[in-house]
Amino acid sequence: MSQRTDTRSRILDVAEASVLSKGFEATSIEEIVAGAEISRGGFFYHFKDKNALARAMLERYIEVENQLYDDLFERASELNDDPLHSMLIGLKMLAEMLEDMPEGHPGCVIAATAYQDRLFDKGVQELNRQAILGWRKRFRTMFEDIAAIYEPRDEVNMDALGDMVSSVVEGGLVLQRALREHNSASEQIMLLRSYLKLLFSPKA
Amino acid sequence: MSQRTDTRSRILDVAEASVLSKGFEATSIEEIVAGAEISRGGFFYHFKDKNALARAMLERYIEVENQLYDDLFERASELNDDPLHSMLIGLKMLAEMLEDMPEGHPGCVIAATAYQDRLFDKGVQELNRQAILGWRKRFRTMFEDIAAIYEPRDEVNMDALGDMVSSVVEGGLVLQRALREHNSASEQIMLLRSYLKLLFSPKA
DNA sequence: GTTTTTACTAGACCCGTAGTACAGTAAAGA
DNA sequence: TCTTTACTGTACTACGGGTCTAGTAAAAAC
Repeated sequence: MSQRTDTRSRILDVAEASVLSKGFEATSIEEIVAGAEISRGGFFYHFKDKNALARAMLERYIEVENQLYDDLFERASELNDDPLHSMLIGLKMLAEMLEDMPEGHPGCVIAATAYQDRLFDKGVQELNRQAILGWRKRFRTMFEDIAAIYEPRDEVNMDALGDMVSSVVEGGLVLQRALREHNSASEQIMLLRSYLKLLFSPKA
Repeated sequence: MSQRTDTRSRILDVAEASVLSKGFEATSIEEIVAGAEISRGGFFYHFKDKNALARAMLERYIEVENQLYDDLFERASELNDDPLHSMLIGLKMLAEMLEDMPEGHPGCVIAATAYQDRLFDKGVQELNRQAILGWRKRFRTMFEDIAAIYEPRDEVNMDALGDMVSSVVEGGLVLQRALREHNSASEQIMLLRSYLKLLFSPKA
């Protein structure tokens, strides 16, 4: 089976790089098979069409991203017992990580598919949706733990606050990409961090 | 000349609607000419290729968006003399405006082109970049006026804070689109508003 | 009032890309 | 040994972008 998995993930690697730099529609199967050093037939053996490729890319990306968040915030909470402080540490680490990726970060896969959604089938769109809802829940829980200790200084919708992490990352990546500056996303995360610091600052 | 302007803007209208719902690459010239009720030749008379169409769409969109910000914050500052309060009023109005657009908001044109930038020529990319830099400057100036009165409660990079408005709008629109919820963008703007309220709150 | 330019229509044609179909094959596994 | 897996390779269809050209009705310029 190592033959299969090798080729399949090689296709995904090549495709992801190309999709991130040019967009999905602009990435031809021709260049994918050239990059992965297989035949056209080989490509269609693994993926019945481009839609199936998109789905597989998204699935893989979401898994990686979830693992990244798991590791990051677990490490952060090992460094500190307080939920607010570990959140702040986690966001700092996330910002630093984004800055260390010179070619940017694959986070944009979500946005890229979001902006071409009529092209993809319902399964792909639903995958995208569920991933973001998962992140909402994850961060909402963390914020609720914080709010149980530090009373928020402003009334906020906790679902929206949970979404804010994804929103800030995606928004930062859009700017980064359009401005061709490599630190916009990390700067925006640092502003989110600043907000949380003020929102959950002790009252006296 | 009304013939020209009519047809040209009709093409842009049809194209924008389709690009926003399917992405640029997925929008065929065929369906544009069908929607605008012209011939293929007529399309290429107005735009030498799809790239020229993209450029014209972006130019038009940026103009509309600038006008919108002008009107919004001018109105807000008429309602209040204090720069912080008029900013907060302006953001509230922006949030409400976004919520009133059932089909979402064309803001995504920026993101859509950002995610397919290798497809477009340098002129289109630069247009995109300059628009965002313009918004950075606009909001940075407004934040500096606020900071001159209310000392910020946290140290922030003023360029990043200026970018934050664009970032929050774009990020919110990505979520909105992916989640198929129509209020994500306005909720994210309300969180930005909450941040600014806390950041510039009087010290005692 | 004639000429020129503008704003198109209509149709033929080339090229690249998605996708299908199918014949063949080398290697691994049952 | 037989079958399945993981491909290669070729040939073909269909569609979309883009070019070219011939023609034309109406407005603008002279």
